[in-house]
This record gives sequence, structure tokens and C-alpha cells, in this order.
Amino acid sequence: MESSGQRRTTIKDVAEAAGVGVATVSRVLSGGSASAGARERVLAAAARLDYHPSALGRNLRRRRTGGVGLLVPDITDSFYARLADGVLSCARSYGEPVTVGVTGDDPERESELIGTLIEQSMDRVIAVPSGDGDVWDPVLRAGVNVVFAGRRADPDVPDVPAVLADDRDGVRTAMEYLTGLGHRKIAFLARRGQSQRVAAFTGALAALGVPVEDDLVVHARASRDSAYAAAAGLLQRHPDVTAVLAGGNILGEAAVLAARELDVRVPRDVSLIMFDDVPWAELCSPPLTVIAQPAQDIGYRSAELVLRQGRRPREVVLPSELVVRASCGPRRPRR
Amino acid sequence: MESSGQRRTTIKDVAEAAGVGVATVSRVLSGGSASAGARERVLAAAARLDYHPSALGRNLRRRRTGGVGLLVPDITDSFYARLADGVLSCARSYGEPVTVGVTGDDPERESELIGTLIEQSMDRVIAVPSGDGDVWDPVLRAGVNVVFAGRRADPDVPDVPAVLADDRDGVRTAMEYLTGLGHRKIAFLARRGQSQRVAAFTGALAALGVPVEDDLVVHARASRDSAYAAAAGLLQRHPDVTAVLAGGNILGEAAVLAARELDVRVPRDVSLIMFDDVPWAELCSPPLTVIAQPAQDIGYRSAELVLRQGRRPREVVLPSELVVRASCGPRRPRR
DNA sequence: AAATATGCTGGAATCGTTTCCATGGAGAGC
DNA sequence: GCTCTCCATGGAAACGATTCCAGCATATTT
Repeated sequence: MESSGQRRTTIKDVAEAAGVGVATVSRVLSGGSASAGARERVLAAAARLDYHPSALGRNLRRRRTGGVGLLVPDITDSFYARLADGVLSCARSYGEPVTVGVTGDDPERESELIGTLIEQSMDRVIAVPSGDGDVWDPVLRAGVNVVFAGRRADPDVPDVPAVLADDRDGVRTAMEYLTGLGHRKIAFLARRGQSQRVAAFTGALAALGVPVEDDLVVHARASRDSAYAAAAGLLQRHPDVTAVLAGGNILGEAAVLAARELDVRVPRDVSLIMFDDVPWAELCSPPLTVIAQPAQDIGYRSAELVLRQGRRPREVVLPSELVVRASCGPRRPRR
Repeated sequence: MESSGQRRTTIKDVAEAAGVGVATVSRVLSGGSASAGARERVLAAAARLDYHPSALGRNLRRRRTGGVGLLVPDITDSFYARLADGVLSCARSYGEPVTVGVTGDDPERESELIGTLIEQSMDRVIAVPSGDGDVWDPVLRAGVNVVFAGRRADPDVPDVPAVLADDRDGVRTAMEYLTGLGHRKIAFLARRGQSQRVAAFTGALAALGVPVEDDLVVHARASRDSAYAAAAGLLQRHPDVTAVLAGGNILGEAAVLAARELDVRVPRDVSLIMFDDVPWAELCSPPLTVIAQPAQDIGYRSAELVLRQGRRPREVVLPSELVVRASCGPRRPRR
């Protein structure tokens, strides 16, 4: 472990070995202009000494850290894991390292992590925003390139591009499907911060002429426990509900478990549609009908937006898709 | 976007505002000794100017990047996602940023990512090693603090501590369970690089007096496609197999899908045990019996090892646990 | 009271790179 | 043949922190 005496080979060593000045070495290595002879000798010396330029020195001089920061609520959630995978995959093709932070959907942790990022002089950040948009003001004023992925900040932050899935369309399709099966009492099991989707839900129902009942929208926090409690509470307190839309895969999982525990059969007693297609949706019993989200694409496109300089569109909307499996059936009154 | 004129407040500004030298400011802010008066004025000035020290300057001087690097094969795989979550959670309590890289279990990508890490002067790395151990030699020689998580490198690298789950014990318990149910023809659906688990598998069977057949160990690459192909191939080519052990959750998922597709009923026709407990194991039909892996703990302990200086044990082994659900039954000859 | 010990203090060096700028030589145009 | 232009070149100045070291004031000891 102790590397006493081991000194990192610097640009100075290369310059000396090649018989040129440090400026020339720097130019050759970063694509500047140099004579053929000099270029050749520098390259040879660099290879011989196994020289790797230090990102530290470069970053300090350039006054910015390379790489991009990524803030997600929960890396354990398949949706965010796939989103992160998309970001990582794009960043890799640019050779940029990615620093990941988990916010737990907690505004306080989020602003704490933002603090770390600006301390690191990260100037490019992709975030699934948790708290209100104000925390982003100092970041933007510091000239950081921010892109929101998957959702917008709640009091919206202008000038920040966002890459989103088409929730509105996904929900509309799902509601048409459910009402087509005869359902009228449809509940939405939402996570806090899904105001976007809640709006799409009530909007879609209203457009279909179905009365919207406010207390059929129940909210849970981000944890599995909270999701289960909300799902069980919903099924118990509202025996007249015949269909449930779960706002994410954690909530869908909770709904399946709660239904099983309470002896509510799917789809006989209640129909279930879940946001986000995950590998296990097909393995579940019954296989779950889902609104598939292009999580990986969202991540990839966000990374592209943040890494590729040039004009940036204010919003990119990617399509959602209803994948019909076996968790929905015709309406039958429960009990 | 343009922050013209906006200059970052530096330690020099604080020194000037507080009427002291930069050295004193640095000492106050990093816990060195200073007089009460000076300390107070520095703190006041720093707060007034909203001064945040630049990690860039600090790191250059210290000749090391703060933070830790994390290399996993696939962040989309629940096991590695939970492992990463453990690392992130521990790192957060130390205030250290984490840079994540995805190797895809590809030695070439792995060594490429290692290159990026040493270029960043990352001096602490947690990795689930993919390639052979040799790629780590230059890293270790550079004085980087490496910890392996989840598995060891294949030609083992000495001096690198590892945090592992007790595969041997988990497999032994699982094999005792299956043989107790009467199974003799037991197959292992493995991912490449699981030599550790394969050894545990053959070892456990031998100890139980069950003949080990080499071609009942089938190998897949890391992708879902490859896993499915391997699972389907196994079930088709070996109709005499009555029990399958899947080496990971992707492989287990593939086994369930393949069995369903081929009309092989679980557990009537074949019993199935999967490595790694995932949330959907319980939702699956039938609920899967699994060897639970403490993925989150593995990550947390690895991070602790790499972040806390002091003597480091060569190996930490965490317990696996057999969770019995409903995917195993008594042996019945298929067909 | 003199000598020594202690401890706070700020200037300056350092980390490894990029980039500005002055210099010098060579080729081109007249 | 002279000047003008152009380009390659290397020295030196940043970037923003930490830390060594010498200086000086104050406390302690004899």
C-alpha cells in the first residue's frame, strides 16, 4: 500500500524526456497545433513514461470538474436504476465519470447533496428533483448546467430543460381501458410529489365523464412500508373501488401484497394497473398490466442534453405505452 | 447560463474580509489551532461571503481526489443496486461523493473504467471485479485503496480485502433442503465468473453423497437474453433434472420464464431455488425459495472498510440465509 | 530580570495542468 | 535583398487550496 518514493510522472517529466517545453506537450496531448517532429517525440516520450495527465491539475486550471452529477431518489427502485443506467451508458461514450447521489426524496438531503456537488465544482447535473425548485437557484446562478429527468421541480424552475415520459397520454390510455371495462370507482395510489400524474389522472377521468372523488387519490411516502400502508388502507376503507392505478413500481408491489393479504383477488375483485414496466411484472401472479416508462431512454437523453453543448430544448417528452397483461378485468361490485 | 463577472469567492477573499492571512483561514476551517478572536472573525467573514472551499484546490494540493469509486457489473440488477445503495448510504455519512461505473462484467470495460479512476486520482475504490486480477496491479502500485465486494478477482489479488456473502453455507443449506426433498439430479444455472459458487455447489453435493455431473452446471453471460437461453437450453436438454439452483436473480427470472414457456411447472416438475432475495420473489407465482444475500450490508461494510483508515481485515464474510417459500417440492420424475 | 518555551500568525512554496504572450526563424511577396 | 506574415515554441502566470517555516508576542522558569 505504501508507495514511498513513487512519484507521479508529470507533464514536466514528459517535456524533459522529449526535449520540449511543457506548453508543447500540453498542446500535443490536447489536440493543439504542433510540428510533426515535436508531436512524434512527445507522443513517444509520453508512451515510454506511461504518462496519464492528472484530471486534478486540469480541472483546477479549467475551474470545473469534469463529469456529471446524478441525483436520484432511490437507486434500489428499478425505475431509477434504469434511468441511472441510461445516464451512465451515455456518459461512458463521452468518457465522463458520473457521481451519483441518493436523495431519498427528501428535500433536505437533496440540498445537502447539491452542496457537495457545488463544492466539487460539478458544472453538469442531472436530477430527479425532490424538493421545491428554490434549492436550485444558487446552483443555476453558479452557472451549473442542470437537466431534470423524469419529473419537474414542484414550483417549476424556468430555464432548466426536462426529459419526461408522456404521463398524460399513458394515463389517458389506461383510463380509457379501465372505463371501457366498466370501471367507475378508480383510485390512484400516488407517491408524494407525483402531482403531475395526479393531474393527468383527474384530467383523464373528467374527460371521460367519470366523476372524480378526491379521497380516491391516496398518498404515500417513498418507502416500501409507507406504500404498503397506503395500499392496505385504500383497499380496506374503500370497498367500492373496483380499479386501482399505482403510481410506481414500489406502489404496485405494495398493492399486490396488500390485496393478497386482505384476500382481495386481482383482477376478479379489483383491477390493477401499475406505472412502469419492470421485469417482474410478467412473473407476478397475475401478470401486471402496466404503463411502460422509457426509464433508460430518459436517462440517456438527459445525459446527452447535459453533455452535448449547443442549444438545448426546454422539454423532451418520450412516449409511454400501455402494456396489457392480466391484472384487469370487467367491473364487478366487490362484496 | 453565462455567469460573466461572477467570480467564485476564494479563501483569499475571506482572509481579506477577516483581516487575517490565508493560512489562518485554512487552519480555522479545517480544525487547526487559532486564537478565539481570529476564529470568530474568520467564521463570521466566511458566513457573510457564503464561502464554500473548492474541492478542486484542496484535492490538487493533497494530491488525491476525495470520494470513492464504485464499479459494479450492472446497476439495473437488484443485487448490485442494493449493494450500491449500501455504499452510497455509508459514504453519505462521511460526506464523500461516490463515482459509479458500470462494467457490464466485461474485463475490457472494467480496465477502461479503472483508467478513468486513476486519471481522476481516485484513491479509494470499491469494485465487484469482472476481469482477471492483473488489471488491478497498476492501481495497487499507485497506492489506491481497493476493496472487493461480493466476489474476489479470479486469479486472486492478495492484499485486497473483500466483503463477501457466505456462499458456501448458503449453498450447503439449499442442497441439504433439496436432497432432503429427494432430489438427486440438481442443475446449477450460473453466470460466468461465479466459480466461487460453482465450487460451493459441487462441494456441497459431494459432501452429501450426490454424484456431481459436470454438464449440469451451465453458464450464461450477464445479459437477460443469455440467461434465458441458458435456462431454456438446460430445461430442454436435461429432462431428468428435477431441481435447479439459479446463481442470481436475473438467472432466476430467466428460469421462471423459460419454465413457463416450456410448460414445465414449478415446483411440480422442477424445484427452483434462486440466489438473492428480491422484492418480487414473493410476488412471483409460485413465490420463490431463495438464498438471501445481504447485498446492502456488503456495500455498507465495503464502504466502511475503504473510508475508515486503520487496520483492515483481509476478509469479511456476511451470512446468507435460505428463505423457504413455495418453489420447491418433493422429487417427481418428469415425464 | 533574563532566558527559554509556547503558540499564534502570515508570507510563500507547492500541487499539475492550461493558456497567454513574447520570441525567433522560415517562407512568401515585392 | 528586404520586409511582412505566419507559425511553432517555451517560459511564466494563473487556478485555489494546504502547509512549511520563520517571526514575533506572550507565558513560564530559574
